[in-house]
Amino acid sequence: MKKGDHLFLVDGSGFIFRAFHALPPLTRKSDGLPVGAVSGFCNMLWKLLTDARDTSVGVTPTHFAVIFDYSAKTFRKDIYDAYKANRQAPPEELIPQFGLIREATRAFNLPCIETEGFEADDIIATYARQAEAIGADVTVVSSDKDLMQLVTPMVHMYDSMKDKQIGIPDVIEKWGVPPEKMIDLQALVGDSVDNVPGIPGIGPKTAAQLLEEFGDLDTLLARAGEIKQVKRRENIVANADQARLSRQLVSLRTDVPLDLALHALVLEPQNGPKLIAFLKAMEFTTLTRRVAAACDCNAEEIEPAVLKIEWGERARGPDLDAGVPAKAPIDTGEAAAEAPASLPKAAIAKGVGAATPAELAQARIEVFAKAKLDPSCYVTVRDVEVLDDWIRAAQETGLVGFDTETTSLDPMQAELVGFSLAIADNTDNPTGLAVRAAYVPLIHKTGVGDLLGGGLAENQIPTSEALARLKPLLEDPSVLKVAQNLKFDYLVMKRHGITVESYDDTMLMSYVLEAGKANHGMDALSERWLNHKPIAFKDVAGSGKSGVTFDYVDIDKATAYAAEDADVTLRLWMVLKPQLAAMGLTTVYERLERPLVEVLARMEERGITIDRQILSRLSGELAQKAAAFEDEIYQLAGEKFTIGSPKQLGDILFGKMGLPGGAKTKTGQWSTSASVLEDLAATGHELPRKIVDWRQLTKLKSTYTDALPGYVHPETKRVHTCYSLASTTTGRLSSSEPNLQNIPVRTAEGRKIRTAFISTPGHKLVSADYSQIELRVLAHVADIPQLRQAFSDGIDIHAMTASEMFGVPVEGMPSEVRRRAKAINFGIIYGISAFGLANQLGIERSEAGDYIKRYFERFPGIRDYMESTKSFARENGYVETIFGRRAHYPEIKSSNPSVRAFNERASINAPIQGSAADIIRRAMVKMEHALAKAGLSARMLLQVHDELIFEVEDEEIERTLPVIISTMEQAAMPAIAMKVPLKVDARAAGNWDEAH
DNA sequence: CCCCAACCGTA
DNA sequence: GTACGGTTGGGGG
Repeated sequence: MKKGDHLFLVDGSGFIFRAFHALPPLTRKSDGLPVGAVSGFCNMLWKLLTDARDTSVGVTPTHFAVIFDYSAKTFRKDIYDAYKANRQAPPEELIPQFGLIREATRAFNLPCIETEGFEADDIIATYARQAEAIGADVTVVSSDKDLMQLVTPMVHMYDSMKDKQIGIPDVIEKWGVPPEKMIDLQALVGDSVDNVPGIPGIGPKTAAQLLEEFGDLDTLLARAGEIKQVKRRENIVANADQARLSRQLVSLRTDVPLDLALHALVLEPQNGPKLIAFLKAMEFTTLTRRVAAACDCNAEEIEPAVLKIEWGERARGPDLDAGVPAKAPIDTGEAAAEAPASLPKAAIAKGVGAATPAELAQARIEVFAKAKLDPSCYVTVRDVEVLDDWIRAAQETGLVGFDTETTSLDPMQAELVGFSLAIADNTDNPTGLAVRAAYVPLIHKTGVGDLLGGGLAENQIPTSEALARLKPLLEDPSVLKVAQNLKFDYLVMKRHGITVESYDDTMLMSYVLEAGKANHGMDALSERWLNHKPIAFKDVAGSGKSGVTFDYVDIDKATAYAAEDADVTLRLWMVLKPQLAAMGLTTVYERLERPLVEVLARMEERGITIDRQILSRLSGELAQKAAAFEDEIYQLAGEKFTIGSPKQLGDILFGKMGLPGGAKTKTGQWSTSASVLEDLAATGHELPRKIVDWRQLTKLKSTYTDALPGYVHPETKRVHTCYSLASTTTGRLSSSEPNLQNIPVRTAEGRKIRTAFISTPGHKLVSADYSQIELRVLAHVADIPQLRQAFSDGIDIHAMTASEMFGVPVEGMPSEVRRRAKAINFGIIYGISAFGLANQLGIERSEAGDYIKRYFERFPGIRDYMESTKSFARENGYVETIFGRRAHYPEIKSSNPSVRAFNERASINAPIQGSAADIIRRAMVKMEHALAKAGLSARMLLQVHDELIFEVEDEEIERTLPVIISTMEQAAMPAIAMKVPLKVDARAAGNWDEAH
């Protein structure tokens, strides 16, 4: 083990206890063996591992062990005979399960650890301290208070049931004392379960208060006479020895002799067949299926393991006997799962046998690049009977390509014109591959361009009837719907009362596989993977002035176009899906992409209310102010001109008036950017300042106050933005029509626009934003001790940076010093260059270079991170977020130095920006469930990169804020245990400006 | 009618 | 220095 590794220590006994009590008491397998606890244990372990392991980045976890209690006889019994004396023997049906659970642990390919004479907690403590000393991070999977004394900046606990990480602040919040005082607190309070005496009459609150006052237990006992409360004083004086004994009992030993050294706990890859063999023997069908899917194993080909433990055979649990774990080897069934030596390509493409995922993916690529599309398999469906045939076929296959045709690209406005279905009859046979597709026209019109036209074309199924047939198919969880950019179709169908369930989205699959490398539009994907150029929309519906909406397209032409789209989508799915598995990107797709489809669809559907009166008043004010500036500008320029034309403005400023030009644009024009004009203004010229101010006013007016009201939906009266899931390289979302991710906030004038975003009556808007999330991610990925410490302590991070760099104390620091450090911190995230930093700070490039040098001297880990990221990008052509999302930079090796440098900066930025994006994506996916579970009705409306905006009923606000905050702060767990805490601030108000 | 450059709003 | 989307002006078809 080395610095930066991450050790997971699972409190196995705690897991058993929870699994046993969380599940129906008497779950038995067919021969009567009780296995409820084993089942719960396996499910919990599987969840923990799949959440944590598949991230492929190696941040979390590198080492893993499950720790068990060995027996009731421990050193504590020698110290205090009554220790755990009132503990009852475990329930009878739990007894045979102890051994099975150890078997389960080994089937999961994990070390299973217990040591005679010690409790699991002592072993955990010993490993944790050893790992910490090396500089590795530790996550103790348990919520037991007895383990909280172990928490440090390097050691966290994780409550897997509540999906919550426990760090120093959480311990303080729960117990009122920091982790290092937990021992003293427990010594005072005692523990009735373990029969630790403590001091009578002292509970957690009193104990925390006393420790706060006296510092520690010894001081308290020595100065007990000073305590004012008589009864309390007497109790403490009388029971001082008992408290000291209790302290001995609750102190965890960190010197347990260990059979397995730390390095032996390294996390091995999952052995699918071995685990499946065990699970089949236990008859856990659901989990078997899940594991088989995740490991790409065919469970049917794996024989159940032969268990050597049967009901009654092992009559004593570890608390009663010597705790000898069952040694019986498990028949892993590995032989059965081995792939045949070689398979013909065709057979592999069929998915026959156990070809590797990579082979399957490659075979699919080759097959589909050659397979021709066959338009003769496309039909128009004009009656219900035929539609029913198609739906039945889809139900039988369990897989259907789906696409809607509408009158608009805006899903909130779009009218459903028709839909298409594609069915693959012979999916996996490359020679007999056959996809057929149907277009179901619903409201196509006749007589394009005809004054009398617009009547419904004949022989179309009425929309309501067709949708009544379609609904059960789309809502059937056992039929996978495959679409391209499903969010659109999902919303269109939702507006017709249909909620699509079980789906895949080929656009998102492509995005996960090739973000930064390719365009994820259907036409491009089709050309890339199918060697087929689909019919262009404009060849069917025209474009521009001669363009028509799809309902005016001739039904035959519409069928050719729409059926092809469904066909292409289904084929793309067959090509892309296996690639996800082959590249190890299934988890990214399934956790960070696919679930967001419906989350975002709901947010878009909800929309947000804007107050048009406020905006129109603002527009008036802005127009007046701008007009005043225009007069002054013409006066100063000596003529009228188009102020908004950079070309004309340049001629005035740098030609006519002869001002010194600054930067040039890439076309060779003098730049008139704000920074150039600011510089000119600083040298005493009046005009440039007025231009800057005029630009600000006209920008606010044209982009916001004038434009936003045009986006108010005629029926909902709200504004419905459209989020794009697949348009950034880093994993961020983007928002458009309107873009609600760039509503002004920096200037007072701009903020007025935010006051127009309001809540509905009886509600408030809640804005919750991550504080410094990108710097925290940087502290995590680059593992910088000072940054981690500062974030753990809640210190002002820019001031800390300044203090480290310039040796200035944080107290009374000049704001300019802090400003510079802040610019450097941002610069680091952006892949700093001396040029850029100099620009930002308005200093010489050499001085900026000195700052950077000094920064790297103070934080050498940052330089290491940047260098290793660059070389990773050069070697692989992509970089990864902490959750394994990839961002590709194909030009990173460009021979053009500026192109190369740009790609290097972008690849330094992408893991930081992208990890933060992944975190908030996770928060969004978890949020709806978290709110529902708490019985809250808050509705998530908007996302602005590090901020979520909700609409919350007035009476629920107090209860809602903690749920939102906790869900966001814990969003990385359990996949990644962040080395720095995430912090979220949230406020409620009647409008967005005040809530932010 | 379409596209690009310049500029500027956000994180 | 990163990542976006929208508006305007202006050139070319």
